[in-house]
Amino acid sequence: MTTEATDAAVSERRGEILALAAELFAARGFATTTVREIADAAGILSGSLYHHFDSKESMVDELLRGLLDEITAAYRATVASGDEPVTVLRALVREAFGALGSHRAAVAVMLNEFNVLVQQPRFAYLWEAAEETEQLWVSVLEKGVRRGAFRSDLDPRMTYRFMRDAIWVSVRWYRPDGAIAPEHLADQYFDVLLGGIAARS
Amino acid sequence: MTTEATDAAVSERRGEILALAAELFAARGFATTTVREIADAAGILSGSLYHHFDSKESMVDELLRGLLDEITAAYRATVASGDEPVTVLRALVREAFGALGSHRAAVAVMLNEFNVLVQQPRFAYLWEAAEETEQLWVSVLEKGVRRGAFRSDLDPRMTYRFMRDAIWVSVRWYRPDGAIAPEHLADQYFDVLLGGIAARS
DNA sequence: GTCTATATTGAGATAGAC
DNA sequence: GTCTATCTCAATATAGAC
Repeated sequence: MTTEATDAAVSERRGEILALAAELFAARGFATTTVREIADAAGILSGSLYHHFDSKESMVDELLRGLLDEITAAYRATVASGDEPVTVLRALVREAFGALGSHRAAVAVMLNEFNVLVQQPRFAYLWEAAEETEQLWVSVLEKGVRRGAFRSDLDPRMTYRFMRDAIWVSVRWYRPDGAIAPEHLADQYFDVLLGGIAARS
Repeated sequence: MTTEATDAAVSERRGEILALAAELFAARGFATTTVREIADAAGILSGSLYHHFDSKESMVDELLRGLLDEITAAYRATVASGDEPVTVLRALVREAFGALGSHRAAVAVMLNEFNVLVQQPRFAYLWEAAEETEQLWVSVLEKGVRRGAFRSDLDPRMTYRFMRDAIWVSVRWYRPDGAIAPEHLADQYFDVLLGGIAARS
C-alpha cells in the first residue's frame, strides 16, 4: 500500500510533466522546444527535470510509446473481431479519431516528428508499429474488396495511406473541446470516404 | 547582357544551394538541419554560405515564398476561369498534386514546418497565403453545393481542409520518379473523393 | 523533489585573407 | 565565391547542497 502510493505519486508527477512537455512539443516542435521551457511550464528549474527523465529524448520516447501501445492494442482487437469489413473499417476510423480526443498532443507529435525521429536507431520501433498498423488496415480493405463491399479497382495500400494521413493530420485544426465530438468527426469522414462528396443522382 | 549573364550565374548558384537546402530541410527537418550540413552538400564550408544567404531562416523563407507565389497564382487563375465547380475542383486538385512533382521538397517543408514557422512574425505571410487559398477552394465547393453538383449536407470548410491535408501529406510517401505520375495520382484521389470507396449498388 | 551553480558542446554567424 | 579562423550564445546535461 505504502509503496503503491509512493509509486503512484512519482508516476503522477512524471505524468504531469510529460503532459506539459507533450503540449509544448506539439505546439512548438520537438527540436525547438527547450528543456527550460518544459521546466518553466512545470514551475521548476531545468536541472530538476533530470530527476524525472534522463533526457529530452526519453520524454518524447515515453510519450510516443504510450500512444502506440494503446492504439495498436485497439486496432488488433478490432480487426480480430472478424466482423464485416465496413463495420471493422468504421470502428478503426473511430479509434483513430478517438486518439485525437484522448491523446491530442501525442498524436500531433507523432504526426509532426515521425519522419525525423524514425531516422534514429533509438526510434526504429516507430517503423515497426507503423508497419503493423498498415498490415491490419490493409487486410480489412482487401477483405472488403474481395467481398464486394468496396470498389474492385481500389488500391488497398494507397487507400490506407490516404485514410491514415487524412485522419491524423486533422489534429492540426481539430479542437476536442470545441463543438465537434471525435465520434461525430469520425462518422463524417467515414461517410465522405464511403460515399464521396458528389450528389447522388 | 553582361550584367544579365552575371546575375544569372549568381542566381544559378543560389538556386543550386537552395535546392540542396530544401532537400535537407525536407528529409531531416528545418530545425535539425545545420548550416554545416547544407554547406557540405554544396561542397563548400559553412562560412561561405553567408555570401549567398543572410541566414538559415532566409533560406527557408525564400523557398516557401517561391512555392506560394507559384501555386497561389495557379489557384487564382483556375478559379477565375468560371468553369463548372466539378471541373474547377479537379483542376485545383491537379495543381496541388502538380506541386508535388515540381516542388516536392518545398511542399514537404511547408507541410512539416508551417505550424512552427507561422508563429514567428517574419513568417506571418504564410497565414495570409493559407487564408486566401482556403477562400478560393471553399468558394468552389460552395458554388458546387448551390448548383447541386455536391451533396447538400457538405461542409465546405471541413471538406477543404480534408482535401488539402490528404493531398499535401501524400508528399511523405509519394515519389515523383516512381511509377505513378502526379496527374494519375490526382485523378485517383479526385475519383475517390467524388464517388467514395464503396462499391456501386 | 527541487535548487544552485556550472560543465560542455554544438549551433549560427562574422571578419578578413585569398 | 570560397576559405581560415573565430566569436558568441544558447542548449543539454551534471554534481552536489538543501
